[in-house]
Formats: sequence, structure tokens, C-alpha cells
Amino acid sequence: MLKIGELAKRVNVSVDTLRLYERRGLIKSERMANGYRVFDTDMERIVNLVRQGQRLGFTLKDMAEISSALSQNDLPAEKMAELLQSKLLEVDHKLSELSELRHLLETMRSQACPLRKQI
Amino acid sequence: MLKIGELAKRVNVSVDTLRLYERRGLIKSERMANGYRVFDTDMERIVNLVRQGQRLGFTLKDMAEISSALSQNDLPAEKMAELLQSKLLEVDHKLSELSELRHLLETMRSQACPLRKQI
DNA sequence: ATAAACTGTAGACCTAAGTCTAGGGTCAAG
DNA sequence: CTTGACCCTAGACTTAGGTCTACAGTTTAT
Repeated sequence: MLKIGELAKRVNVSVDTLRLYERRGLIKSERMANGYRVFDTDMERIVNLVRQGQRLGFTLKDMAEISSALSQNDLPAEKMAELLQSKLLEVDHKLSELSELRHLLETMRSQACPLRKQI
Repeated sequence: MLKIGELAKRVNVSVDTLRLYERRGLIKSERMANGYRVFDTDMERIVNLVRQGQRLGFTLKDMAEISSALSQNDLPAEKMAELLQSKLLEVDHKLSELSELRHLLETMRSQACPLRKQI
């Protein structure tokens, strides 16, 4: 159980950002008697998942679908599997695009540069 | 040699976006007597490269470094190779992050869901 | 008991990447 | 010679994803 500042420090994200994520439904918290948020330590992993997704071109909205399903225990396991499956397909697509991009860069580097009209 | 509308159609991007890309130094054009832009057909490939990069989490600024080098013939081949090399490293990093994400999703799908505290 | 360090909300502000609008030229077809 | 489809610029507007500010309550350490 973490207060927002501790979670922020652990995942290396600002507290503002965490509060934003909560408003967007990416993470969930309970409240202490004084109104302070308390986060389950699992949230650490969820936030990291979200950030990783973002770096790879997924939007917060994309990540919200999955992380909200993870952080709230309200989804039937079947729906969950379905959702994960569809995200997996997206990831696989990105993987192939990325390999393609890699190949392109590699080619450009080894040859003079194919997109460029004669040096 | 393409006018902006033709290029836009080929790469499936709005003409506004192409003009923006030009201002940001991602693509280059000549002008016809009447002031209309004309693009080399190579620009088609460059725009596609940019879009692909974007989908994978690179910013326009990231892509500008490389695409401006490609569209302008003003960079020494050595600098170019260096730049490509550094982008390749970034791509490789993304590839490994993406595989990691894939693995995580895969695990979550096959097990009940590890991030979730007991169903 | 008081300062420093946290936490809360609400709302303004910021950058990136577009999109849209207004106002005006260009060009080919009928 | 005018209509419709293009093109131009400049600037306003939009959405996403944050960040910052102001103002207020809480906790911790001294």
C-alpha cells in the first residue's frame, strides 16, 4: 500500500501524471481517512506496463482498456482473454512493422542510401 | 513529380499534414511557376517511412533527423551512416521492449492474469 | 508548535501533431 | 467565362498527454 508520492518515485512518473491516469481510468486507488490516495503495490506493475505501451506507440486510451481491466476485478476472465488476444495482435503487427523499419534502416546504412537519388 | 494532392492521395495523408511536414523539415519540395509545390516521387517513400516511425512511437522530430537527411542531399555519407546507426539502436531497443510487452500479454492471457489479485 | 514535506482539488498552461477556416490565386471543362 | 477542383498562406482550433499554479488541509521532525 503506497501513497501517491511513493508510487510516483517507484515508477519514475510525476504525481500529477498518476492523478491524470486515475482520472482516465488507467489506475485505481482507495482513500485513507484523511483523503489521501492509497495504491496497491500492484499498481507499480500496471503503471510500468502503461508506460511501456506508450513508448511503443499505444495511446493512453489503448492502454486504459487493458489496465482498467487489470486493476478492477470486474471483468469475466473470458472477456479478459479476448481483450488480451486483440492487444496481442496489435503488438504483433507493431513487431512486424518495426522489423520492417529496422530492415529499411539497415539497408540504407549498408548501401549508400537507397532513398536518396545518387550521392 | 507530384503535386501535393497526388502525393497526399498516394500516401494516404492530408495535404495539410504534408505542408506541416514540410515546415518541420521532414520533406522537401520545389515550386512550379505558379507557386504550387512539386514533390519528387521519392517523397512517397519518405512519407511512408515517417508514418511508420510514428506508429511505432517515434516523434516527428525523431523522424525529421533522418528524413531530412534523406531528402536533402547535403549530408556526408559518413554522418548519415552514423545517424542511421543510432536510429537502429533505438529501433532495436523498441523491438526488445515490444517483445517483452508481448511476452507479458501472452503470460497474462494464458494464466488467469498475474497482475490481478486472485480472481 | 512551527517549518518542511506531503496530499488534495480546480483550473490554467504547454507541446505535439494535426485539422479547419478564411480569403485568394490557378486551371481545365463545358 | 464561369464553375468545380486544385493550390497558396495565415492563423484559429482541436486532442492527447502532461505540467504548473494557487489555495488549502495533514504529517513529520525539530
